[in-house]
Amino acid sequence: MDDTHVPITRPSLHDTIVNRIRAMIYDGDLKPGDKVPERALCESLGISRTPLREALKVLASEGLLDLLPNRGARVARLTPEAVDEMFPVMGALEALAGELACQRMTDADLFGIKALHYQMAMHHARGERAEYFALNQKIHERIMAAAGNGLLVGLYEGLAGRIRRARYAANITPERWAEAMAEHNEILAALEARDGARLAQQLKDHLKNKCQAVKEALAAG
Amino acid sequence: MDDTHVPITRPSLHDTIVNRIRAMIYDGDLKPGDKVPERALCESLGISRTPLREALKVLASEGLLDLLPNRGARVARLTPEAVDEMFPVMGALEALAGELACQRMTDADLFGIKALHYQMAMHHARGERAEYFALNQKIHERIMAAAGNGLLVGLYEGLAGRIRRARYAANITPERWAEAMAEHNEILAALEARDGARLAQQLKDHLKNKCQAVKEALAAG
DNA sequence: TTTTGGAATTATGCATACAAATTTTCAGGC
DNA sequence: GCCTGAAAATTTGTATGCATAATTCCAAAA
Repeated sequence: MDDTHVPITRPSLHDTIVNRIRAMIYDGDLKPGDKVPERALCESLGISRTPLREALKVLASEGLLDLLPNRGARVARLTPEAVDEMFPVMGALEALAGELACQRMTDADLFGIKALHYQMAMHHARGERAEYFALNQKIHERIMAAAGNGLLVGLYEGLAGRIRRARYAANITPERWAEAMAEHNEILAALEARDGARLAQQLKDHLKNKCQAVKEALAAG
Repeated sequence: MDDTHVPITRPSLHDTIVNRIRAMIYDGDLKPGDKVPERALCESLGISRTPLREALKVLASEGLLDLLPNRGARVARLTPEAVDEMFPVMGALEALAGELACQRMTDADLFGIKALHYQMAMHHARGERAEYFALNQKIHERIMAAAGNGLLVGLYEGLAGRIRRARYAANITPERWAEAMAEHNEILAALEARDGARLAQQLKDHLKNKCQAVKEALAAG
């Protein structure tokens, strides 16, 4: 048999559980510091403890949960120290994505991102914060996707997921918001010019500023 | 109670198993493509299937194993496509580490790396391949460590672990070896000058060349 | 009233048990 | 001889049970 022929795989229960709990954390159903209620989750998901606990181990290895021996799992808190470690890494990953995207993206990719950008600019002009953030995230994801590197996307998503709530929570000031929008204009320009080095630098700077905003939000909230 | 006071934690059985199996894969006790023998491992480790299976799930999420539904776990094969995805990411991570290390490393860090470098140069001169590779790995790890970013180290180790065997297996040609050594001389020079940008670029280039070597080794072996 | 010790309760970690899927074996047909 | 297919054996996925550690609760003492 040829191993390159990957067989059909139904979604496994285990993966489903991992994704469900991940979603609960992203959506805020489980808040940082919360104890993960094993029994309650078993009942609400209609499963036994074994697959649930397997899922908890995986989520812990992703850094989304803390596993305290003999004391269960807690949703990981986002400390300022963790944020300080995460943003430089995300900056490096986004910078790489930018360089690769400049080399590889199709014109369709570029047009798609352009469309999202102008839509985002509109929401900024209207002061629609939630819509702006959603588009913002989508643009970064699209640049990632255009890089055509699945591993890169996976690592980025993992980190982005961990700070997503904090990122939204960041009660952005009008000044910082205008600044971010200006940065995005620069990003789009570099992307259109397919200037990888410039795009990489701008994404890095953009992330650095975002880091500051997230940390201030953490300190405040 | 104050959550910042982290309680004492004995090593949990689960983590122990993860590390043991990881080591078995690194050491080649479990080879790429091998089915992971659940029953046999349970007996040799003296544990039941539950914690073992939890460990397998974690290792799969790290990319070290492939989990085929209803068909068990296999040690992940390193495909050329995976290598093509991994090296740019590792390059970006090493480049970041280089920049951070230039900012943060102590003189003691630098001296330590210098010592390893010259030791490595000696093994190169003597044609001692295994010793050279071991030192080489250590130098890269030291630069990582000097960056002082635990998350970065963790991600790097995860990727480095996945290609470690292939990297050693690379039957390096004398020409490529000399080239690699020259690259390391440049790396050390940039490190001594604490020139982050230059170091980042050199680490990236060095990795790109290594990527080529690993892929050739994969194609050959 | 606050504190302390310990029993009762609960939760966690691991082992075992059972059901469902897969792989293997082997008899029968071509 | 080789292919087909059904039954047996193995393996995997999930549930349950039990021992141990942690938490809670409550009574007694300072």
